[in-house]
Amino acid sequence: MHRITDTSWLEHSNEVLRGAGLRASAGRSAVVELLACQSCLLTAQEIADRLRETGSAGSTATIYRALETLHDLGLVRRFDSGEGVARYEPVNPSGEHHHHIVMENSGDVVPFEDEELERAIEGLGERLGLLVTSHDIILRARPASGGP
Amino acid sequence: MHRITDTSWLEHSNEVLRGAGLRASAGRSAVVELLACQSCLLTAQEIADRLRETGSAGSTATIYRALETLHDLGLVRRFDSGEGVARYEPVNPSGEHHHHIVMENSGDVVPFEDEELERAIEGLGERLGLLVTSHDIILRARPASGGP
DNA sequence: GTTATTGCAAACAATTTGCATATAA
DNA sequence: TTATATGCAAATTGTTTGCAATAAC
Repeated sequence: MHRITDTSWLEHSNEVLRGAGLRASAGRSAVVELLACQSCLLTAQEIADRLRETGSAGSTATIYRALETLHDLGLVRRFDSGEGVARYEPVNPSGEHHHHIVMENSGDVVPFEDEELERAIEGLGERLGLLVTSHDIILRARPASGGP
Repeated sequence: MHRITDTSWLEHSNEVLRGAGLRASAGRSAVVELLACQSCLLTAQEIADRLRETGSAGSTATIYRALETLHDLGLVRRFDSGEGVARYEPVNPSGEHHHHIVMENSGDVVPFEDEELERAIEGLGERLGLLVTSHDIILRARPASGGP
């Protein structure tokens, strides 16, 4: 099993940010560092809370601005699960990615990977004559009845 | 190629609504009738606009309430594409469904179906030991370079 | 008549923006 | 020094709600 995110994301992101002429400022760096240790979805609110815990808080405006910048640069994925809150997660520079299952009983969001699914999507792009640049898959599920 | 939605949705929905003890009131009926002729995604705002055109407008509150009811009854799918607006579409009672491709150049949303993808998801549920109750797939794509 | 439904306007929550100030380069 | 970043507070946007009036059954 591979790790979903690793330290390379942090370096990669810093490089991309610098390359875009942006500065290593306190507010944005705090967001970047937090995301680097986080493989799966976080809301802006959750990010604010965690940063407050470590005293590296920024204003909500700063957090939203940082996330927008990171998203524009392709460094984070934005994900709307349908409850009116956006969630963010780092984009692994290796291209490896995962998708999400929303557990209906608990509301938990758990990541998963599936080769067959990825292959199906690749084939689909060819069939439709389109260049598929990205994809999101959201499953809603519950523990199988009679399961463990 | 099969039609994605057909008149049976209208009848089915009316039946389900009646069965739930709800009335055939003007506002909700207008929303239901509009959705019945619409196979793919509409925002609440778009629904309001179209209803205004035909004079069958309701207040936005009524439209949202109707959509919420329909969603609770499993008659519509709600779909958050990540721009902060929810989109809705009828759920075909036959169980047949489609997914969406957001065209990056135009912003258009086009529906597609793919058997292999559906099979991959089915297999995935089994592999994970979960009962997958629903799934959404969103592709972002652009016309293939050198394409038709 | 009873109960669901509506409209209005106010309430909300998440996110965005203007602008003066602070800060990295 | 100079452009980028920040904080604050006000503004927006999409959606929800309370409540009195209205319409289905």
